[in-house]
Amino acid sequence: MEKRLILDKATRRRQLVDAAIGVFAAKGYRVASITDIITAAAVARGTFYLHFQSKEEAFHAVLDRFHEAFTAMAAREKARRYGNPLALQTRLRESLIEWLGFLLSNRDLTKIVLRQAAAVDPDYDRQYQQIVRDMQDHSAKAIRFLQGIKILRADLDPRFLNSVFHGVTTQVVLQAIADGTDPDLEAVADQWIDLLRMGVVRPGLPTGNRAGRPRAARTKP
Amino acid sequence: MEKRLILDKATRRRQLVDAAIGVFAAKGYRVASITDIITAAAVARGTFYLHFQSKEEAFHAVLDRFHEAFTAMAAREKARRYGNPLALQTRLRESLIEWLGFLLSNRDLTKIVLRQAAAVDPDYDRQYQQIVRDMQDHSAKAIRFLQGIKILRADLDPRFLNSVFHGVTTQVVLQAIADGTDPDLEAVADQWIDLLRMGVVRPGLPTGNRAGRPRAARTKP
Amino acid sequence: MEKRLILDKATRRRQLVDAAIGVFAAKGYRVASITDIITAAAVARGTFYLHFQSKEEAFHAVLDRFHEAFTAMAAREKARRYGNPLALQTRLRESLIEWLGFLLSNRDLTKIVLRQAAAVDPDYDRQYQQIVRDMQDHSAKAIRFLQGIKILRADLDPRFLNSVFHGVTTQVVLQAIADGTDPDLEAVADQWIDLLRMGVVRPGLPTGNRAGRPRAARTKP
Amino acid sequence: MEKRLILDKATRRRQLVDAAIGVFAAKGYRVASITDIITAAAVARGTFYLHFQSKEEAFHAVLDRFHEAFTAMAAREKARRYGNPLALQTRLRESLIEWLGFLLSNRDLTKIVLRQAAAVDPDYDRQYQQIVRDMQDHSAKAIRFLQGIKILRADLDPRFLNSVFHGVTTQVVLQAIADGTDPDLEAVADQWIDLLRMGVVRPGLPTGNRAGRPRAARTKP
DNA sequence: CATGAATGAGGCTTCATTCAT
DNA sequence: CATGAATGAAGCCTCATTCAT
Repeated sequence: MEKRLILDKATRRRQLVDAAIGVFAAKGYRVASITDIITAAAVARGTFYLHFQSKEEAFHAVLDRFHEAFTAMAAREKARRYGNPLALQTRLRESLIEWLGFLLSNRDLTKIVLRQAAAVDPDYDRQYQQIVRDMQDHSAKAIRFLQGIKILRADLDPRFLNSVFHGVTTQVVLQAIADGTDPDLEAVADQWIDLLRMGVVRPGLPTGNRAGRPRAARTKP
Repeated sequence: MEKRLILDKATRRRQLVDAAIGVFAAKGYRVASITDIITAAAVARGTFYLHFQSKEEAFHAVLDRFHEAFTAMAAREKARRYGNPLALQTRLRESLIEWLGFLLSNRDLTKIVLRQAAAVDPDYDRQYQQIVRDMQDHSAKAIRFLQGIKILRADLDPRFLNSVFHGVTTQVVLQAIADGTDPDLEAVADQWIDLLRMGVVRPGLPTGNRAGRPRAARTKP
Repeated sequence: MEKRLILDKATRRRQLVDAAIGVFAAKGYRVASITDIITAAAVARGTFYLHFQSKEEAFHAVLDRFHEAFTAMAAREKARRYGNPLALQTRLRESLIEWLGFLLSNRDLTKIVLRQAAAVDPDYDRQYQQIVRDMQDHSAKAIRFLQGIKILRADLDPRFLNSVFHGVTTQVVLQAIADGTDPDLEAVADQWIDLLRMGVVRPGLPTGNRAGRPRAARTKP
Repeated sequence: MEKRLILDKATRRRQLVDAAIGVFAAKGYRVASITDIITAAAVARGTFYLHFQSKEEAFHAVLDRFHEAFTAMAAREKARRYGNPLALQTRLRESLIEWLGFLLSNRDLTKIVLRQAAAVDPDYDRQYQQIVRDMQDHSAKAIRFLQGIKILRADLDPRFLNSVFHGVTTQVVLQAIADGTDPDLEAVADQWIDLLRMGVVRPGLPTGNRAGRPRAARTKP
């Protein structure tokens, strides 16, 4: 290896982050080695350390990449929300599609963010936790809003609803990524909205003993 | 050090697996070291290799532990299902509680199974994938059954429903584990069933443009 | 290399420290590599880290070795001083011989201690500085004592005298070590005492302008 | 960075050597990095290699700097010695002051020369050894001269006397450098000469058993 | 069975040196 | 001349695994 291609700092760094995204997604933070990354980037060992002080810093750069994209998407969505006075349902549908589409068009990043929880420092990676929190806030905010304007029933625990939104999104996306398939986002969004509007039980069924007056889910620490 | 306490093979092995569960849950497979495990088990280094051929085999023993408990629970549930002719809704409620309770009373194991996906061999851990598949089958079977007897609407993609079940369960449980809280399972189950029966949208709202006739979510690989 | 000789911890450690002394003396702390040490000790890489947490800790173990020997010698000397009421001059002579002999029979250690000043952490190696201070205190104490009992002239700056003692010792020893020679300690001691008693100038010489009433050497920081 | 200031070769080189002196004195040869030097010189990495073929060559340039200054001083002193027919004692006093003053007004260089012994190539740095030899010759020559004209007692081993001169100088200077103090050179010189003339023992003391007839210090290799 | 000293492959990082611009 | 991105050998350290006791 003796070709000495010189790039400006930003370009090289982007190239290295790209390589790192692929490697971290494929092997996970701990298994991925610097050797993997520089091989993927076709770059010498020292070059890596010209741009990152450590493997961990490279991981953070990857998370940054996700965070930027995520923020950009959130901003786009917000802009649309105010500019476009559509029916709420349509708006929600678009949000779902946007969100799923975002995660699915950044599969490697999504894999890293959704599955590398314990990866870096087992018990405290500020930036990582921040990202996860951001993602959960994203839906939490929507839920509060929808409950505020009486769209969502008020007798449901918002934390439970949040688990529903976050859990289903995560599951749908990870499933698609694991299978390597490319789901029809519109169909998924429709089914989801349908679920939210009407439940999944065939209407007209006789009810069991007691239900429909659920208490809010309490938590005893 | 001369605490040459001699136990029969099975007991020692159990002790080691117990220690490994704690360590793998706390640190993750890659970060956990043999030293961590033998320290937790208060056992000499060599003793570990008397019971497992490698670190990976110890991990598999941990997964086995989960699998056994899971199978036992599934069997118990099946037995109850046939012996106890309750209203369906009650049955479902009990299943949910049972399932959540199972995961939450084995927090360390659950953490390992739900978060160590890429941990061992990044791209092929037969046993691990088997467990995840088993868990998904568990709900998939229930879904097929409920659709078969016309309890669940037939116009919903079973795979989507499966993502809903699996995603929500996972999320609820991981959230509780992360927070270190102990949710009220009955309340959660009630809310969940309520969601399944009626959706989360406040009834009587005017509909947006079009919905309610969702096509099944197709997947183009 | 496949011979697996098992020794008890203390023995192996001693062997490693011995190897380290040779290597550090020959190459200096920075140039010496772990590979050098384990090669000299005929031991595997991991074995080194079974006994020292780092290269620096091994260096400290080497300094400890010097410090122990030094302390032992100082104690021996003190004991003899009180038990043996010899003429002062004889006592001083013995001390010089003892001290030089000590340094010269631990050549590698002496080389390390006298020449690795900036070696470890350029600006602050507590233990290292402690040893150097100890050595200087050793002569400082003797000087104060001798001035106290009016053996040494009181019009000389004790710090200057200390520089004389320490500087000459260091120089004599390092010279011998550098040359690889083995000086006649008794002769050196005799010359030294002679110098202290009578100076080095041929007696009966006419004096220059002014001298003999030196002020104490002042220091302005 | 576009500060492409162009200097003539000699100026740039001087600037680099200046920077190197500071860095080598502060950190020692091994710990000092090219980065340290070019940072201190505010120069690009490549520029360094425009003037030196390697780090070692830069070190040699530093030693050269010392050697030049040293030679110049020696020449000055020699000139004065012949031109100025002072009493011997006064001459010696001036020499001492000159020599100490030289070392103390080039503290960084002195530190490098007196403490970087094993620094470069552990077992053979021709130029380094040359400098040390030069410095010792400086005093050796004086001693031979003084013994030749019967100023110094002839029954003292010249090598021992040399160790005395060199050791005390070194010690006084290094002490001052380490403390960061600025000793009164005249006072030091006076004390020193006093020591040489009369010893340090209070006159009129009864002698111990035997002394005063020292044999020359022999060396058995 | 149990112990823990010993092993060495492999991972992360530094830094002197080169060379395209 | 000057610059600074690029290179890769080499150093420190970790840890899964082995084996003499």
